Amino acid sequence: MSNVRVRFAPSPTGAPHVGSLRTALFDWLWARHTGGKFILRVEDTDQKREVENGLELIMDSLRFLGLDWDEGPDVGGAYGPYVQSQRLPIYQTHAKILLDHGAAYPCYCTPERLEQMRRDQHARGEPTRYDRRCRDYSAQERAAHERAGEARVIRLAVPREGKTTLHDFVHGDLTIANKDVDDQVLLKSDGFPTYHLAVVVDDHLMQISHVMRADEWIPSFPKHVLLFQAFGWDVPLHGHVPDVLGADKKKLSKRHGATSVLQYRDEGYLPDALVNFLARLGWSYDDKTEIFSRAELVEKFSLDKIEHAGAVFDAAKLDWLNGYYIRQLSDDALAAQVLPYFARAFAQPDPAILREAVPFIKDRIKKFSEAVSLFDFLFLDEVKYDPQLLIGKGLDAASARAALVAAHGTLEKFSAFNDEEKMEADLRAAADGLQIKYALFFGALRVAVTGKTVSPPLAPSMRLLGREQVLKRVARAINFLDNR
RNA sequence: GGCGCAUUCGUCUAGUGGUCCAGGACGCCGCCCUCUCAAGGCGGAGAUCACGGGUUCGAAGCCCGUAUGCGCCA
Repeated sequence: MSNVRVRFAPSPTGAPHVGSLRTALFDWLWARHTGGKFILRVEDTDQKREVENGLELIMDSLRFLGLDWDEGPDVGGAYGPYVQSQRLPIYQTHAKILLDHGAAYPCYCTPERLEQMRRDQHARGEPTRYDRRCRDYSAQERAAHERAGEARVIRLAVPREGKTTLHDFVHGDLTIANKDVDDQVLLKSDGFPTYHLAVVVDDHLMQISHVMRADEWIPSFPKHVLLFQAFGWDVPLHGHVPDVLGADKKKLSKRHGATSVLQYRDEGYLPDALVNFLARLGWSYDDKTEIFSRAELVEKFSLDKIEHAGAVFDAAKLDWLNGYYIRQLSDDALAAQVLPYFARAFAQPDPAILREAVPFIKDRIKKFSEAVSLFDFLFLDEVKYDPQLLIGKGLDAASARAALVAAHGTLEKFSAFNDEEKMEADLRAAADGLQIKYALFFGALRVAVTGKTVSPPLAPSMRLLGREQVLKRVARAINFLDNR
């Protein structure tokens, strides 16, 4: 039995993006690798940024990726509640403890004064931070403010001297001078904690053993370390994992296109592919392995192989990986995955035909949504195309017409289109007869039947489309050439 | 502006003082296969290991600077 307890603690501010889910994945992998617990906690103390269905979006994303949690808002657990807004009294009592120990102090400064203070500091070219005016009040002065009923916040009394060090399991020792740390607000005037108080209290109370979070939190670690120490608690192990970046090397954001995992789900990416890809962003196992099953990741994941530097999200590589995973799918599974996309695009796509078509799209798509355009001609009554496409490079209108006429004549002789091999052989013979290269012959036929210059192999495509439709379309193509 | 983190092919990365004039993968290019497109096979280009100094018989890996990028606080 392992004592490892890791948590994923997002704010419900929208569909979580791939960067934070990559961190969640590392958390989950570590928990599963060690036989520990993976905990979901909702950090909703900043109500302004909250989104209505935020929690649902988070849980949907985790479920889609297959990152199951052992404790959380929905499943409960021994350390609940797992929603910070339901833990307000806990933070308030803990703020009181800090007050009593002199590790924190009440501050009565008004927003207006703080604003003015910042402006002045800025004008003088000084770093902008709280000037600690309320920190050294005497008991009487404090009492006077209290009597006046002034709104107050609780601030952390950061030591004026010295420095704070955190041993980080990805970066090594991190150190920041205390003089560069602000007297951070811990409890707001409305009784809500800030992030800093809430994380520390919750991570301790929930007995979190490893804290993994994004690099961008490094500057605030001294506040957290100081808080753990002020409470007399052990500091959990910390690891700041590098950011996921856009192609411009900036932190991934909406500007970079699809960033939420749910978008990737909707476009037709497989959870295993996404998990494999995300795991390799900022983590590696050796010098050659790229493909990892979920079980292999759980088995092989280790903290010491986490990268130090940010990693660019390479959509092309994700596409390759997803294509690889699609190719591993059974035909039945692929058909089931792809059906919804066809159902959305066409009135009544025949699942039986789709099931037959699936082997021919497997090697050709990188995501499920792409399947539709490959086989749309099967579910369309008529295909639209520029008749000019019927005349391939190296053909003229007359020879293209001759090819189509020959193809029509050849195909007409088949009473049913179930013998692909014979159809293909006869068509080749027809091309030979005209002394037209196969590529050009089939090219003209392809456009006539599918409306495209690129399609799955023709013989099976025609078998699936059926005799009537094929002959109709070839005849129509001939007609186009006659009337151009 | 202050503070911090980072820096190996375009991208993800291997590498923990000699076996590295740096390996793999995606992408790119070429060839093969081929009715198109893919998939698959084979091959290729692509990194003076950010730069400059040290330390050492020897440095991508250690030390010191510098630069650049990014992040946090405003």
